[in-house]
Amino acid sequence: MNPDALRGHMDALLLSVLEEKPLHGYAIIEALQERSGGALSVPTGTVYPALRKLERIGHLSSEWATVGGRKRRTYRLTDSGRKQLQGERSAWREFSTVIGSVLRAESAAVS
Amino acid sequence: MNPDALRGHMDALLLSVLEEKPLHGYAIIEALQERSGGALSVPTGTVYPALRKLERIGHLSSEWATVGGRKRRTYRLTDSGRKQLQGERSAWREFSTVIGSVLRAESAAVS
DNA sequence: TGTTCATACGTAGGTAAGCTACACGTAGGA
DNA sequence: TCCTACGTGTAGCTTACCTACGTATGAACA
Repeated sequence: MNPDALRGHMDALLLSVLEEKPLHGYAIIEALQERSGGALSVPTGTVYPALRKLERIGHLSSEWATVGGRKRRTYRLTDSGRKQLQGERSAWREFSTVIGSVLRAESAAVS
Repeated sequence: MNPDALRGHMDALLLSVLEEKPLHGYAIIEALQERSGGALSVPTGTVYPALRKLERIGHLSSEWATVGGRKRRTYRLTDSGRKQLQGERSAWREFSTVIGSVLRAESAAVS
């Protein structure tokens, strides 16, 4: 997977895995990997700054917890984040439709 | 359309509109706009450098022509470009499947 | 004891693709 | 004359993501 392709879709992915339940950063990375069937290996240097940005703009909230002697910062969606996720989803639908229509235009003309 | 979302997909779009027939830069921009139903307004500062890059790496060839007193540089796909387009198409399919599966994971669990 | 791995968070700095804003020029209509 | 459409092109900026690193705990194992 060309990493550049993820540009502009990272927020949607993060919000999406947090929709079901709150998760900490490391678990988010694992969830992305699992949901994508192993295709998405998002490095920590991408995820942690992105989560902080989403918190800063109000789409996520976080709290520290200690589990098994390890400290975790658990993120959860805010109401604003849920709205944002809806927007991201419709933006993705539009985006994939547009790109798909351009890429398939030729084969469509042939068929 | 968030411009960042196009990252990593520009080459695929350009190769795709050139698949049917050779076009010059300005016509490529119009073709993208038309095929996308008006959603894609790619600026010249994106298209011209990208076309030159694709020519430099051998996926396109170009020649100058004068039409109605105006000079145009017309680009056409090379064999290498056609192969690249196939690769870009399958990469797009994989990418959109992966992102789609992550974004729809929640609603899939619900249904 | 120490070494290694999984877990867990974080940042400084680099990369690169696309965009902004411009320059240059022709043709044609108001 | 001015404006718009047509047409190509570049210098420099932005910025989202990545690389490479630092820090730390716990568990397994030799």
